[in-house]
Amino acid sequence: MSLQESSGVALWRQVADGIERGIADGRFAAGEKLPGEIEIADTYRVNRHTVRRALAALAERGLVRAERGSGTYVEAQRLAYPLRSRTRFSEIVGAGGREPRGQLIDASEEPATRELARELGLKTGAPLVRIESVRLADRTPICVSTNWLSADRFPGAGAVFANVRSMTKLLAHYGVRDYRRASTRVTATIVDASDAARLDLALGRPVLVVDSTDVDTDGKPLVTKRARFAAERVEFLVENG
Amino acid sequence: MSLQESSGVALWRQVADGIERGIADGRFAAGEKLPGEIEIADTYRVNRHTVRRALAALAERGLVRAERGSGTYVEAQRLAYPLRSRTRFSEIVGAGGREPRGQLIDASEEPATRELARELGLKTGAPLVRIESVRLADRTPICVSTNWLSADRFPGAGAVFANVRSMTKLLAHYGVRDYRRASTRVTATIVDASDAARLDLALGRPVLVVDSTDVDTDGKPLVTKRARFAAERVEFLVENG
DNA sequence: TCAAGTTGTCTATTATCATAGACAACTTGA
DNA sequence: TCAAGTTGTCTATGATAATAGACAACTTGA
Repeated sequence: MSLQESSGVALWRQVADGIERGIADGRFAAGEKLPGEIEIADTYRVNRHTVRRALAALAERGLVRAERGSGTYVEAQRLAYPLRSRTRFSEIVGAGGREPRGQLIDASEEPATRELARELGLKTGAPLVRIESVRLADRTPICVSTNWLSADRFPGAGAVFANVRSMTKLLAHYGVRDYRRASTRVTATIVDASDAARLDLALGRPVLVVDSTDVDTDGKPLVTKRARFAAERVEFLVENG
Repeated sequence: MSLQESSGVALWRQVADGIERGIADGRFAAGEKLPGEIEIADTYRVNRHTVRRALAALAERGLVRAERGSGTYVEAQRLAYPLRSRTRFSEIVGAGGREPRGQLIDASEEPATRELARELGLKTGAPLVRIESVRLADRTPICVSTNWLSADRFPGAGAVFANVRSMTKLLAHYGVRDYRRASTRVTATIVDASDAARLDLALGRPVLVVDSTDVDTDGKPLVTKRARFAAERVEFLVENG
């Protein structure tokens, strides 16, 4: 590690570039703990404060994340999440070489609000099953999702989901062989307390809010949902043209 | 010209890099005058002193040369000077698209020292012709050279050189159809006052000192010489392998 | 000879860079 | 529960970077 002084490039920048190179070429794997600040300072022969400046620059760009008392970690690469008409969480995560998981948080029945009824083609007040779930890639929570289905069409959906842990499999259980995404709206907001806990996300961090409705091959609404994605863990890919 | 502040790269460095790019891609031709410091400061939107810092860095590396009261000029590219067994100044300079010139400074007779005699295969004290010459590419002095030849074998060499201004032609005048470089030694030192004047070189600047002996096709020594090259105007290319 | 334009040098001020040390706050594993 | 190790924060000091203005020294062309 030979740094050049008075070359017009600040030492902290040279250190930051060095660490970034290490991340890029895999010497520091995603999720892995970096050497301690003192050790980095040692190897580059600079002051610990200079290393902190370098790490702060990398953290600003989301490449690393410091955890007080524990260490500084290489941020997992963002999950590339294509927004297509055929959107399957398990397929997207699996395509990235990671293991998809789903988990039931809560299931209950409630009457349809006017908006939910319109989305699902039902009457206001019609009985709905509400399923709250969290979805993970490997061990990292990606999003929490609130799903509404007709309780008449999908009786006992909550219990089924608890077993199959996948919306695709749940629908298949009720004879739905294929479905597609009918509409998608994306906004963003600050995470609320309960989602923060479920996503293992710090308070004040942004989440991407995706409202969508899936329909069967005849265009008949099956499920409408609101998913909240940890913004720092995904990037949505929108097909252009 | 958009420079980034607090990016860890000093402004003067960004300006210097920009100018160097301009030289590299030909926007500023060799020998050409750069825009004035105030104008450069204007286009990069920095202080004139910052520009001066950038130009100083470039001058340090020999890329530009400032002339007080006149301007700052792009230094002529260094002359690529291959060190081969067949070394002809005029051919090397001509290959670079520049016009070679030679000029006699002084010619005199003197007895051979022990070292000169050994190099030329003569006895110590044998009469030698000493020819001092300067060689230029276009109007730029490249090197001054002191040449020693046997006065017996090459009588009146000084007068001949004054006319032909080329060692190759001088030897041809005495019936030498071909010759080659037998040995070459390269060292470096600081220019002395008389060479500085002849090379139009500032005092304290380095010169490359090349000691060499040319021999005819039979290996018989013809001329031994010590040439001093303005280090900032040439780069020697050594054939490897 | 002179005016305009150029580089060189000086002083001064403010912000950033880099180092140094001390201690707080926190996590981890024994 | 505790010790060791980690990141976070504070103060302090000197060097470098960048800005600003003024004027000297010099070149060039009219």
